[in-house]
This record gives sequence, C-alpha cells and structure tokens, in this order.
Amino acid sequence: MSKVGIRDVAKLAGVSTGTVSRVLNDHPSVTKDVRARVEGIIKELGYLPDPSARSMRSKVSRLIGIVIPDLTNPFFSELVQSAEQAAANHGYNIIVMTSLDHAAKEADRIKQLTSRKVDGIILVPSNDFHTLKLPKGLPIVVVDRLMPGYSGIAADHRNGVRLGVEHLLKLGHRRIGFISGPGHSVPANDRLRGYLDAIEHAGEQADGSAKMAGPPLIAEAAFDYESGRSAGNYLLARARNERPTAIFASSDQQAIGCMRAAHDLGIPVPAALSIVGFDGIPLASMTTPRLTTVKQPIQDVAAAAVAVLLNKQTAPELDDPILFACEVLEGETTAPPQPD
Amino acid sequence: MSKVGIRDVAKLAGVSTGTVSRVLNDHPSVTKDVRARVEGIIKELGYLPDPSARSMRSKVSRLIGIVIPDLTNPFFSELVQSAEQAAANHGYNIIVMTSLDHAAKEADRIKQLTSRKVDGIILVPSNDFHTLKLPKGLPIVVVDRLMPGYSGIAADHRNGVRLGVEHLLKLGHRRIGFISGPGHSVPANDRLRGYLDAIEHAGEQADGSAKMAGPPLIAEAAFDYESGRSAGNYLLARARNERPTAIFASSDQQAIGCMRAAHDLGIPVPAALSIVGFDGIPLASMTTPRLTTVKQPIQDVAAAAVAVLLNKQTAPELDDPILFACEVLEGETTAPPQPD
DNA sequence: TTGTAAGCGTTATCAG
DNA sequence: CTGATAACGCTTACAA
Repeated sequence: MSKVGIRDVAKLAGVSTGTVSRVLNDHPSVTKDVRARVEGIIKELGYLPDPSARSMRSKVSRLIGIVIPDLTNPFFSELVQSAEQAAANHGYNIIVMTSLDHAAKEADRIKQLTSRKVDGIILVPSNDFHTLKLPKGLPIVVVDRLMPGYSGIAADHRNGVRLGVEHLLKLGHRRIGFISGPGHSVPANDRLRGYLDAIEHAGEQADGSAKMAGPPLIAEAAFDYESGRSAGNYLLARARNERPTAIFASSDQQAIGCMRAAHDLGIPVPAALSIVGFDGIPLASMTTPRLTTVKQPIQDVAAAAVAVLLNKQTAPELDDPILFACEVLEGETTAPPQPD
Repeated sequence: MSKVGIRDVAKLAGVSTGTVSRVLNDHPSVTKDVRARVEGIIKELGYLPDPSARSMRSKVSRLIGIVIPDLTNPFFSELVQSAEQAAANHGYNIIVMTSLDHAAKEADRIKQLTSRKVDGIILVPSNDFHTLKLPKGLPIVVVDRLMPGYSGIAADHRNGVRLGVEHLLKLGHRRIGFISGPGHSVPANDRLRGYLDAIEHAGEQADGSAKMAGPPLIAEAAFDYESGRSAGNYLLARARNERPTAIFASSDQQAIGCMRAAHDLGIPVPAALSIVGFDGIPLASMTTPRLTTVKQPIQDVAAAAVAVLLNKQTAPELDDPILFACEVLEGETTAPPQPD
C-alpha cells in the first residue's frame, strides 16, 4: 500500500493517465460517465495528486505568498487570517513571511517566494521600502500601504478618518486634536488628509456653527502605544480652555496610549475628553471605557487581494487602487464636550 | 535571459549536472576548487534551484505547515511569527492555516498539508480535537495544547501559574480567586493544578502564616475577555470581607475582562484587588494599570518545535513533553492586600 | 473524446 | 571525485 499515483488510478479506471489528468484539472472535454468513474476510483484509492510534480509541469503552485511587516500587529494578523480563508476556498494555500519592517529582510523574503514559484504575492511594504524593486512577471498586489506605481488594495483611510472626525464634530467638538502616523507612511498621510478634509469642510459651513476654534492641533507619532501616549501628553499639556476636547488617533494603539495619558493627567474620558481610534482591532472593545473607533474592512481587503491574484477579479489599475469603505464603531470614549 | 537551470550552470562551469547538484546540496565529495568554481557561476548567473523539481525527486519540500485555532489570538500570532523566523533561518518556509477551533476544518487543513508534502506540521489542536487522528508517517509536533499520545512542546503552565500565585501569597494575600479555563482544555487544567499546588503548599507552611482563608474560589470560564469579565463579576459579588483580595486569571484576556468587572463594581485595582494574568501578550503592558502577568516563553517553544521537525533536536518522548519555564512579569495590578 | 509520449528541472544510482 | 543517465509524477501537445 505505498504511494498511489495517477497511473494506478488510470489502470483501475480503464483509461489513460491523460484522461485522469484531465479529470483532475476539470478539463471540459471529458464525458460525464468517464469522469464519474475516474472520480470514483480516485476516492476509492484515496489518491492525492503530488503538488510538486504538478507544479513542475504546469508552472502553477497553488501557493500564494504574503509578506507583512509584523504578524504581532493585530491588524496584519487579521489580514493574514482573512487571506488564508479566502485562499483556502479556492484550493490555495498561504506562505506567510514577516519582514519585521526591515527592507533587506523583505527583499530576501520576496526573493524566496519568487523562487518558490508562488502564483502571486500579497505585500504590505515595510516602511523603508522605497529602495526595493519588485520582480516583474510575478503578480504582486500591494495592500494597505499603497505604493505609487503598483496596483493596490486598501481601506479608504482618508474618508474613514473623515467620518470619524465628523462624528466628533456632530457631537459638538470644536477643538479636535489629531495624532498622525509617521510622516513618511502613505496611509498615515491619507489619514491626515482625512482629518484636514473634515476640519476644512467644517470651516466652510455657511452659518459658521461648526467653525473650528484655533489652529489645528496635530502631533506626529509612530503607530504604537507608547508613541500615542506621549503624543497624547503633548496635546493635553496646556490650559483647559486651550487643549482639545477631543482627539482622533491614527491607530487604535495610539488611541489606547492616549487614553492612558489622559488617565495619568487626571482627565476623565469621555467626560472631559473624547477619543476616537482607527483600525477596529479586537482590542478596541476591550478597553475601559470601550474605544470608539473607525473600523477598516480587513476581510474585504484580504478577499479582494486574493481574488485579484487568482484572476477572479480584474486587477486595479496602477495608481488607481481599489478602496473599501470604513465604518465608525461607536464605543464609550466619545461624548459631547463640556463647556469651557 | 529566460530561466537558467542546472544544466546552464554545469555547461559554463565545465562540469556535469550531477556535480552542480552535489554542490547545491553540500555533498561532501566535491573538491574545494570545483565547488568554488561552480558556486561562482551560480552567483554569476543568478541561478535559483526550482523547489518543485527538487522536491519531486528528493521528497523534501522545505516547507513546514502550522495549524492553529485562531491567528487573531495574539498568543498564536506570536507563535507563528517566531516559527517563521526560526524556519527561515534553516531555509524553510511556513504554510499557515487556521482551524477556527473547528475540528472538521482542522482535519481538512491537515489533509491539505499532507498532500502538499510538507516536511512536518506544527499543530495547536482545536478544542474539540479528540475525534481526530493524525496521519502517521508525517512528523507532527503538538504545541501548547498537549495531547496524550503525541509528542509535544509547551510552556510549563502548571509551574508558571504556581509562580504567579506564589507572587500573590508573598504579597500577603490569603483569599486568592482563580479564573480557570474551559474544563476540557488540557492547558486549562494544567493551570488549575498550578493554582492548587500553590494553595496547597501554602497551607502546609509550618507556622501557618500562609494559611489560606476559606475554601478555594474558583470560577470556570472561556479564555476570552467577556468570559473573564463575567467570571470576575461572579467572584467579586460578595461581601467585602469574603471576596478575594486577589484574582489569578488563566489568560491575559480574562484578566483584562476581570479588571473591567472590578472597575464596574467600583473596586480599585490594585488597592482593593490584585490581578495577575497569564500569557504575557503585548496587550498586557498596554492596560491601565499595566497588568502583572506570567509570561510564556513563546519564542523558545516555537524554536524548539521547528528544531524538532528539522531533526536538529531529538523529539520529545510521547507523553513526556518538552516544557519551558514561565516567568512573572510584574506590572501595576498587584499590591499587598488591604486589611479587612 | 481519448490515448500516446515527450518532457518539466532535479536528484540519485551507477560506473569510471 | 565526477560523469552519464534513469527516474520522480504529472501535464500537454499531437495523434487517433
């Protein structure tokens, strides 16, 4: 009872190996009954095609690679999980690799995937990525951190942030601080523009009712918890009637760091300070109070990326990415502002 | 400039394909200078071996599969990330799959990996796993949720919990509650035994100074946030001089849920209640106050699992798992108890 | 529609 | 130590 091959199946089914192969690959030109008989034998023998042999001949590996900066980041782990589910639905499997945000490692990983003959790569570029050029001829879809010149898929960060800030405006806030992401990051800048969109649009209201008070309050920071905390400290370190009554953070982790900062300064949330995050990671609903946040449609993004690689969906044009809408998830960190 | 193969290298180096192959595989019987020349040509041509062809002949895929219940769980994502790094160091790559704690899906995934001809599987069994039998002949190492009858690697949960509870005992706590994991889970029971070890041992102290007050306070719960919260509510819903002054939770997520419960009940942490979690996920240091927790050595576990699969390390005997020691990470949720 | 047979790019078995 | 050469298990023209 050693390894059963395609010839065993062929012999037992009374057909040729070619026919069995055709059955395996859903080739249209096989009669119904022959197909049925062959499939019967396949099941009976518990035959499993050898992927190596298959891929050697056909140049198709049914493998797709995914390279992300850091699997520890809940946003990326959800992305990978979603991609895995989507790929599995099509008979594909996922090879994960993490670049740890290190361009050299990233380049190495991409090369590995190339030589593995994966059918496509989903890439979330590391932050110092620009130096790298991607191999041509292998379908690559850039996700989340879009890069000019490559077809990409992402959430609509800009509009998502705008929705979040408008949520604060609607509550009556007029001094809204913003914790931005690192300046060189594409999504960080998109998010910043969303904030500016909202502020600007508010300033244009005819009756001036939504006019923003004072200059924009922006603090640049990395996306992580500690950076959010110090950015929060920075924004809140001024007289009560000058400091923001609400802060929009570019990531949930920043927002949580900011909550910590407020807590340390004795500023109650949301009574004296509203906070909104961005991402919608599970953690957001586990804070006290629960964080209000703008949720990215990660599953949609992942599914679309897989679909594009499998040619189930036309790839986005270069420099014209596919964007998916975000959604405000109301928690307990937002409330109307107190009078000064 | 199409695909360069082993024969191109052979021709240019003036040797046979066999020799090139031997160079590629570090076969000892190749003279230094021949090897050098071949390696030179390889670099020059940028030749990359084709993994499919390689694996077809050699039956080695340099691929290892990892099946976990849920990548969204930070514990598992760190496990995967560590395994990926370890594997990459040996020229191996990782195929990830998530079972979503669903036995049928898990069985399917394992079958997929088998037919992929991976060289080994790292498995964290789903919770309703018992029904499944693993394919023989393919090296499988069970991680974290050990199963009798399979060789496994894990953190020493039992002793880790004991350390954590003893930390509370040393602070002076005598009514220590315990939120356990689901009753059918192996690690949950290990953790429970660790708690009982500590309590029991404390009761044996000669001078009786550490004698526990009252019966053990144990609440069973799932490992997640919400369950931790309701378990916390349950344990704390009694008169002040009867309720625990400290709670040990079997997971960080439970612990954080428990913090929330305490907060909602108006019980200050750590002033009136100390809390210790288990796992040491990044999230633990992002709470307010920072959670004291018992950290699992995930990286060690992952590296060992990979090493075993690559035969770099002898596999653990069945029913005699390799265990790695945990460590108490002191945060801000633990303090001496208040007098009643 | 189905059978036949030629490879795909390596590794492994022999000789030499 | 090295060179031929036969597999490895399958896909895919090309014929029938």
